Amino acid sequence: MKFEEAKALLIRSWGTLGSSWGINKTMAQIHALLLVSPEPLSTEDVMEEINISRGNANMNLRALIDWGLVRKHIKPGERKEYFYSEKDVWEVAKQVARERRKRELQPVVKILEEVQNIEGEKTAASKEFMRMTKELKKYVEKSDAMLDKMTRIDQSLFFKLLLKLP
Amino acid sequence: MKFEEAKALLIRSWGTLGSSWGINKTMAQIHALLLVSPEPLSTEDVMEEINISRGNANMNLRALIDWGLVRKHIKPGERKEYFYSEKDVWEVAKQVARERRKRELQPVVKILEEVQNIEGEKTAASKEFMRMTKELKKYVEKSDAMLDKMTRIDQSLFFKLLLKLP
DNA sequence: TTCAACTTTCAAACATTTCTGAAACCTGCA
DNA sequence: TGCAGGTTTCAGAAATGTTTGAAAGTTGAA
Repeated sequence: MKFEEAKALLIRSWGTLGSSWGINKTMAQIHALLLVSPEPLSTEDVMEEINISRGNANMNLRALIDWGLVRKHIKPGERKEYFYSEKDVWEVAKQVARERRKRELQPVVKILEEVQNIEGEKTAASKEFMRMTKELKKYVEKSDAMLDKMTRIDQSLFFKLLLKLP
Repeated sequence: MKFEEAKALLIRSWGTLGSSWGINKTMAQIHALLLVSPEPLSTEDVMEEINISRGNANMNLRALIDWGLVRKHIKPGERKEYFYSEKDVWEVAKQVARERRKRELQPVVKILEEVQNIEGEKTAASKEFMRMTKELKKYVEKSDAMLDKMTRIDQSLFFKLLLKLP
């Protein structure tokens, strides 16, 4: 396989994968492109590498910045903005974990709390409902706490922990 | 809040959340409904509880069975099929982890491997590409291995591990 | 067999999400 | 101040994903 083919394949696949992760395809593709680019790229570079419109490129670059995965980079003397992504994979992983925790776990804890104050009748159904939602909350909170810790430790500690797993 | 309201709220929210997890809304709603129902429900029960068509109910129930989250339940003497979901939250979590590992991580490892045999030219770009994809593969494989272990241990061990996290 | 009770399938309708491209907007400098 | 080089916005178009409902399929009992 030639380099350009490999790159195209990676970008395409990363995009497909992103979709099944609830991340939009273009955003994932741009991320893949920036991940493997040694130099920061301009909006135009991104547009032509993955064949998308200016508007689309702009919106998804902003979304990536919002996720903390990409940064603007200004070249002295130039007006154009360039973009580069964090290259340390462990940092990327931590950032993704932080973001998903904020966007996915925290809202669910809130709902599970709300849904907990039921007034009145104690039918079998309502008892099971209470039991189940309490139980769910317990686990969601534990996972949340675990992710929180993970996003604070460093890579080598993470690898050591893995070794300790039974 | 009355029980029925709370239940409706939970089902609605679980559905919304599912979408952002790349799981279809109805599937997540049916799962929530079955999770909190002490008794197995029939297709008709599901249809009217969340107001969907027979076809939709059927397809998503099958998808849930496919994910290993829901089982068919036959009541003796009845022709109708009933459905119930695993109630042990730790088992549910493990099953979800297993499934996502299979559906999301394993395909990416495959791509990262494929993309690795680049022939010819050693430009800065192709070197960075190789470095990055190797690095990504390392992390994806570590995460995969971690999930694999997690899906084998039991709840109490999991909780003990959490306590050990720095 | 045949029938009734049920489940499954799938093309078409519908809903939601994403993308485009042109216009509006910003900003530093001649 | 006007303008060139750039970014951002957003309404409508396109693509994608979901749902419906009716017809076809299955199954066990008489």
